Amino acid sequence: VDPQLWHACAGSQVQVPQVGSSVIYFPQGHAEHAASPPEFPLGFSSSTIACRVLSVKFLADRETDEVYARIALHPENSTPKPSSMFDPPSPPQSLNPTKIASFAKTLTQSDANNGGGFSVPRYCAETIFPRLDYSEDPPVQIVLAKDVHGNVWKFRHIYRGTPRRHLLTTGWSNFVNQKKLVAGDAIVFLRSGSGELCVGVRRSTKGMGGMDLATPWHQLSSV
Amino acid sequence: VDPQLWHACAGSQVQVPQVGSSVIYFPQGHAEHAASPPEFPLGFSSSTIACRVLSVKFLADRETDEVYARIALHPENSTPKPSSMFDPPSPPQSLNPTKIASFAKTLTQSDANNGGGFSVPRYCAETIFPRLDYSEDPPVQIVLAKDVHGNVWKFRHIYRGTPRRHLLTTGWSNFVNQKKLVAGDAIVFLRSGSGELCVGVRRSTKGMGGMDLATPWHQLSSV
DNA sequence: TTGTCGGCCGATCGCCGACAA
DNA sequence: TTGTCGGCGATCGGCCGACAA
Repeated sequence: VDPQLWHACAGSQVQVPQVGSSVIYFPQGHAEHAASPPEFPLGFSSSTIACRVLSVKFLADRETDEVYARIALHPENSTPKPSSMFDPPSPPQSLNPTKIASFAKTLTQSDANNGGGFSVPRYCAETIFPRLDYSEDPPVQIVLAKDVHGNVWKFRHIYRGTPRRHLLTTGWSNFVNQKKLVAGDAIVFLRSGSGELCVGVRRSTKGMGGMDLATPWHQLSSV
Repeated sequence: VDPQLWHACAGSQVQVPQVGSSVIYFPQGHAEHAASPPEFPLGFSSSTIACRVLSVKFLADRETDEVYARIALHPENSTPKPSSMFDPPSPPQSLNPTKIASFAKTLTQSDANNGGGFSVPRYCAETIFPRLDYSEDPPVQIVLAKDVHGNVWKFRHIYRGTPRRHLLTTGWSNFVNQKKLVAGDAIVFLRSGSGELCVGVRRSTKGMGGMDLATPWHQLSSV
């Protein structure tokens, strides 16, 4: 997976350590997520393990497009630091000195509703999408966007309505269905260095803390 | 899976040995089908192994509904018979002294075509399905049928047209889509001892030996 | 600026009898 | 008896501007 698109999908909160840097590995957190908790040999039972990053792979789930990283670690024989000591994360990778244009939008009901299109925020259309020919009436174009797997998706991009707004129509509902997107999920558009348009997905955390997206807040009775 | 429905889906060609009976196990055939060929310990390298049947489980694939059996064997310490000697299969299970009414039909193009219904052979409608009230005009009823997983499917059964014929309409195309049936696959209806209607699926062998089901034979040019 | 709605039009679904194999 | 076809009515998908938040 292209690291730029990967980071755009993961969000700015997510930082990945550089290869060769030192990190502290928390086996407890790993074990809690593993299906079959690993048994650590004696000497590994300390709550933290100082490690060096051997390799980092940027990956995406084949089914859900969710991005994740596989990080190979090797323990260092230095004495483990006390766990109460805070270890600042390695400085984020500044591989991309050129700022990459990207834009994320959380899908509204209307975006996710079947039979609807996608309302493109003006900023996204003007800075990420290929430039429209505004001399047409209405201005229309076909935009192609690559997802994390390299698959290309085709959308009809039109600028219409009163007042004028940018919309994705034909091709959008197919994308929503194939990716199984629902209101609350986010979509990421990104223009790579080579000028190529990419599209990613960031799924909402399950249940959104019980938030009911089907009912507008102003229709909720105060309890 | 209900053994009656299992046998109806498997077809009359398929016989399963009884628990406790003696069979000859052909490791070669097993190994050829296994993803990772098992390595037999020394002493098991003979081409046939006399075994006793410990248990038989009637199962169905969760995805395709295809039926199969898991048979547990234990080798007997009698000397293996020479492989050239033919071993007649154990007599088929006669657990069901009461003859079970069942009917299988290979799906035609019209049956499998989207937007179509299912043409029910008269014999099937009259002996397997619940009796229609022929005083209605046209006679209609809702029939419920359980598949191998115990899921219930709902069909509208109507007797109409000139000349009159039995059809499944509403509910049929949903069934075809969910089960991913195509022309050439077969469907099995069965009335269990308790009077319950069951439905099973028998998929056509892949490609049907290259038979082109899309072209009627009378449209084929002789070569 | 953009989220939601109702209108509307075309495509598809699916039920039907006619007809013939 | 039953497989295939064309028809046609109902439903649905999906594009649109109006309107308001």
